[in-house]
Amino acid sequence: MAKAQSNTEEKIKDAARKLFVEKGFGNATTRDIAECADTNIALVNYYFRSKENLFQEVFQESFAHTFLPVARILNDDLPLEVKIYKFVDHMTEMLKRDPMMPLFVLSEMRGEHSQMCRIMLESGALESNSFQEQLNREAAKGAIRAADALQVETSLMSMVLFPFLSMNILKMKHQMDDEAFTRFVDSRKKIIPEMTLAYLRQREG
Amino acid sequence: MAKAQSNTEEKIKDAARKLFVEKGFGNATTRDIAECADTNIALVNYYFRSKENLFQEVFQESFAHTFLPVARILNDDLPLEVKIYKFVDHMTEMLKRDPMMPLFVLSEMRGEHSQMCRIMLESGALESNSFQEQLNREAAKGAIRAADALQVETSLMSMVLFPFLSMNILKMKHQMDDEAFTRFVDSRKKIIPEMTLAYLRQREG
DNA sequence: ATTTTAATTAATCAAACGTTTAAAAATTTA
DNA sequence: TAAATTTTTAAACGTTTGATTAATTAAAAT
Repeated sequence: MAKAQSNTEEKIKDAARKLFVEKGFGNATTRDIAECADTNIALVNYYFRSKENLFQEVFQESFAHTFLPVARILNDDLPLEVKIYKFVDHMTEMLKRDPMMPLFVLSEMRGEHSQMCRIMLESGALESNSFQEQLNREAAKGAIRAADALQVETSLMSMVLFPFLSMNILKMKHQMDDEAFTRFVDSRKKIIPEMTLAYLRQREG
Repeated sequence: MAKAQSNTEEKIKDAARKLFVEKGFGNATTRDIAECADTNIALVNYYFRSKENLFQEVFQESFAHTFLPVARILNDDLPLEVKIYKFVDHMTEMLKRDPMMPLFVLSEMRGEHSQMCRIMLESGALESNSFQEQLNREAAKGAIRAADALQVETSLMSMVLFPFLSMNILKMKHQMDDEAFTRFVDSRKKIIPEMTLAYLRQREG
């Protein structure tokens, strides 16, 4: 970090990232962002042509650097059990650092922000289906039942992401502080793989 | 339904429900709602004192009538296996009728809309922990492992709700039309209970 | 029939929004 | 140092927002 490019552009990006994730695109105003970045609104449109443009630059970067690398673990070349534990662990740790990100992404997916969808698809376009192939191999060996990779992926994603999506409700309803919530999601690092593997290893009904 | 109270007030409520869920509170304007209800903006503030007020009335009603009754199934007096299948089935069917509702609820949970949190808590305040007691009884019998009800509830909720939360991404990434998405969530009616029960019936590691 | 109340309309309000301008200050280049 | 370029500032732009007004029509009550 010798570069120390702590210029206004980066400060605006940081403020935008924070406020977009916190309040959503529509509710975070240019004036909010400028004030949070300790500058004025004209500079926001000087460095980025528009609020829309700023949003896309910030999001594309953030998404590509945090979520995608973890999501790709399911296509890594690892033994099934190791892979599932690693996926849940890495995803959980990533989310602990950026807990509001999933809700932000899904929220902005509604309506006219289809360019955001485009970004997500382009990022993950060159995706292989090696996870399905792995499940097929294991099933052929008799190690697990036959299973649809998309269903397994969805279940894993669900169980890891959802507690963060519903964090506010969860903490409020069960009087959790930040520490208790962390304990809750940490203990899921064991439960989620166990649940997934128990299903896969079970004979089909 | 003999009442046929198809007055302006109800038309506004319907329009508001539709637009709030579709675009969120901040992006659905009073003019949108008025136009969609085939009236003018003054009547929106005539029947409801403000947009904020309209939002709360509509949401409280919608939430209490659709989500809560299904969520309470986990505290019904039913055998464990029957209960889990019933919960997943009813929740899925409810969501198929109102697929954007979960994302709407979670989105509005961010930031200053804390009154929404209050509504949710008041609605589910008188909740028993009979599900935990049931799990304890089953564990004492040796039928299942010891399990934290909150973790099981969270996993069930996760796996049912998340596909709807991420519906747009899911459909886009895997080129699903509405029919394919319905097939996808329908087949989860079997997978989710199987996964949950496989975990519960597994000896602890 | 007349009064009173409820419902509806068109027009307008101030505030906040994203964006732009034109001029000043700071920095880089020659 | 002088010229050219980049960065920053304060002020304003035209729209859109939620909300309100005052006048008009419809309905209910007496």
